[in-house]
Amino acid sequence: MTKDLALMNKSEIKVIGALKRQARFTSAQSVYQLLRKDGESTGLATVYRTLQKAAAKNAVDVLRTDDGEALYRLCETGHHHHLVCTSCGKTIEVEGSSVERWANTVAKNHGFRKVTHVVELFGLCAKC
Amino acid sequence: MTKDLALMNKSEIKVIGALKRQARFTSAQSVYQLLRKDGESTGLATVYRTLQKAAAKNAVDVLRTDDGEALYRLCETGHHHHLVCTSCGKTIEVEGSSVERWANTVAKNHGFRKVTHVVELFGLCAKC
DNA sequence: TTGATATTGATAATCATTCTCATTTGTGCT
DNA sequence: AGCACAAATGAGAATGATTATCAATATCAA
Ligand SMILES: [Mn+2]
Ligand SMILES: [Mn+2]
Ligand SMILES: [Zn+2]
Ligand SMILES: [Zn+2]
Repeated sequence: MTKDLALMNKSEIKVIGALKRQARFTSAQSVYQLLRKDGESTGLATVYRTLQKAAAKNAVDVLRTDDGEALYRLCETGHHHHLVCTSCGKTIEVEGSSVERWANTVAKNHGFRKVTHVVELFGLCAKC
Repeated sequence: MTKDLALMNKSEIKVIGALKRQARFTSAQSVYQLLRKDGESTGLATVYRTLQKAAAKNAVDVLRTDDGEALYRLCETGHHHHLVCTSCGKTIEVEGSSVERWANTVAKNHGFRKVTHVVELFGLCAKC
């Protein structure tokens, strides 16, 4: 679900392009290193700016490590959640329609509006 | 579900005690300030150590702000999730048995073991 | 009391993220 | 092309939460 290349500026093409090559959630710092290894001159600030803008418009997904570092991932489908291997980082995108319903019901029951939810699953994959 | 006072050392009594007085999720830095205002000499490192140890044993719940800061809260019941007002911080503890089942099923279907989940709801409470 | 051990607080160090700002690049217009 | 002006960029400094150090204290059993 990557935005059309024509709609991306050069930085977005480089940063999001690098992210696309990663199968797992990746930090801004890592993306920066990857670009540098590829000989790109992209600055760290630009990496942060680009990833955060993309995250704001839900073009990439974000999650936080236990110590608070932001990790980004370019995902295929629209709204979904993740099942992440805590050992190798393997990530599976999962549907959660039953969770969506539950979240909305709970929120409504308590009079909350404009509800969002954070739902992520972690564990050890079959190989690990 | 606070641990018996007799089982806590002095630092735990002070730090967890201060946290107990807060209705909403609170940062380590804030807890430190609160203690100082009360005239306590507790050090910042001790606040971090105590909160993290408590979180490790699930004695307190943790969540992360959008910019990665860790927030702690002393909760009443055992395993549960939260519905948090993004404006005033009001927090409601919610049950999620249907979510628990969903999480386990999804994990099993993909061959994952030792699965944990992060499930938090955010929105605007009735007053805000 | 004493010596081993665990805890503590002050302080320095880390490090991801944000901020600043001079420079470069893109864009519309002539 | 040449020009004015806005947006994007990168280098480096600044920020701020979290961690690491370490000397000073508190604990406690013998
Ligand atoms: Mn969902
Ligand atoms: Mn649960
Ligand atoms: Zn794995
Ligand atoms: Zn509210």
